[in-house]
Amino acid sequence: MSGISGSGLPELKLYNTLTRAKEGFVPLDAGLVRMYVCGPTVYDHAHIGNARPVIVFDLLYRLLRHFYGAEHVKYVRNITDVDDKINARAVTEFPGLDLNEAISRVTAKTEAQFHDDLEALGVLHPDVEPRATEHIGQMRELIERLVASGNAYVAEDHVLFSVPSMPDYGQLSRRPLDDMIAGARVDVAPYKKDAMDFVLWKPSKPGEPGWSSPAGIAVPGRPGWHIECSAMSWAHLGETFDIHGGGIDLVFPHHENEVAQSRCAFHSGIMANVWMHNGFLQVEGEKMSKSLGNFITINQLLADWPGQVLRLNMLKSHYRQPIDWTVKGLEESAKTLEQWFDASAPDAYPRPAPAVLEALADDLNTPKAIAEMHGLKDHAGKKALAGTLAFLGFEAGPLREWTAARTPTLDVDAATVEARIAERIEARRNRDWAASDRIRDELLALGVALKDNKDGTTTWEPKR
RNA sequence: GGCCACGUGGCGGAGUGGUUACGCAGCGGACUGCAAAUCCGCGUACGGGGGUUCGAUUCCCUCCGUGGCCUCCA
Repeated sequence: MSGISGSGLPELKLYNTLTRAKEGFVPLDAGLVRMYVCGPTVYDHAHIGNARPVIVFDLLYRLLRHFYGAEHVKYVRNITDVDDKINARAVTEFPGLDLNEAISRVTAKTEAQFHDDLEALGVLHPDVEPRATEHIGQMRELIERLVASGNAYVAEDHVLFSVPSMPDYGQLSRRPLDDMIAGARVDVAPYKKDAMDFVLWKPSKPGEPGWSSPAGIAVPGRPGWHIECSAMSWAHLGETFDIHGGGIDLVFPHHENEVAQSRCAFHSGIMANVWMHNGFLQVEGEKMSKSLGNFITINQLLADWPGQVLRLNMLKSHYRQPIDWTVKGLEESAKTLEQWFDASAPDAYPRPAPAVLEALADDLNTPKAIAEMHGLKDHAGKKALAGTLAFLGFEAGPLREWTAARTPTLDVDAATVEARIAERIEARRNRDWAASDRIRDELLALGVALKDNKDGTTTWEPKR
């Protein structure tokens, strides 16, 4: 195919939100491809919508490792463990405790749950999983730089980013400043010089988590929402890096503001070369929301489905497309996985099928990749199918266990079934079809499905 | 209101300026005493209306519908 380069690998193309175009991927340094993805704010169980970026960028991570070598890729996915929502949660969940103690319990518990969820989903651990609270020093440093360069100012113990100080603010979300100011519908805090200015640092109330403040502010404070990602990506990937990912909802304001902070702090024209955003998820045709009662956590789904099935179900749609999360879709995904595992043959040297790699290299075209996998079910493709399943993070074990557990327990023991099968074989030998069919029907009523094989034997399995 | 996506056969879901992926379901056939399982085959779709073009599902305009963002939601 024309897409295959001299290395034997297809050209990797990724859609870049910054340019609104699919582009050939060229790393800043092929010796170390660097990717940052916005991880969760740990205040509550992750919901199925949170699982989408984690799975999508896990796939990209696997692909990058395949292309550049595992030791030449650095993937950073953060944990945001300082946030107003965490504080609010801590108060309601542990009302008797000291706030800071309550907060650490909330974050520790939520983070552990998140990790359990991801393991079930077959998601690889990123190379670094930094926490916001461990990077307060870098946040202060960034803020000091922004104040020094005139991109930020102090007001009433807050530090605010001055949006008008950055002439080309808004490139990522393509929102000209004029439009935003005209459409602003938010209450503007009185200490803001401009309605669009956003908080880099804010004072802590008594009892709240607080750190010594930058920019000469006397009272303790805590970071605003966006600064933590600028600090953590800087600390672990440098001033500029290759790929920055997250959900489409983060384009504005979160990523736009990250770009503003990092570019102004480093006097740089670019923060990350490629910005990738996954589409939203709906549940049974409706927007997922707590008020509609269709808010589903990963944890809840894992009670009924193996993580493997959730993973495939997520990848059935292209990552930039909206996805409608349905039980019907999950059933179909489970069936597909079972077919694949049934058809695959272990290989001593597992590797993904070239056609699958080519599909994935084209901006992670997972539906195309899945179609290619269906074509591997015949004899010639069985080993490639096994290699592809492994590459994509699918394991047979959990699915098999789930299938077995899902099969209703039978009221009859194997010996009885075998005896009745023997009885039926005898009846068939005598061409007594009435007796044969009666035995088959009786066993079926007990949940036992018979199969008459070509070689004359009869085998059975629990009815699905 | 502003900005931005999306709308493909019964369902899910790619893709393409002209030879119409793939899966599920359905139907037909093979196999079977009959079934089941399996295998083989079949279904000619691109929201409405204009336009560009020899030709549009694919490009442009418009309308309708769904969804997202517009300061802390992936």
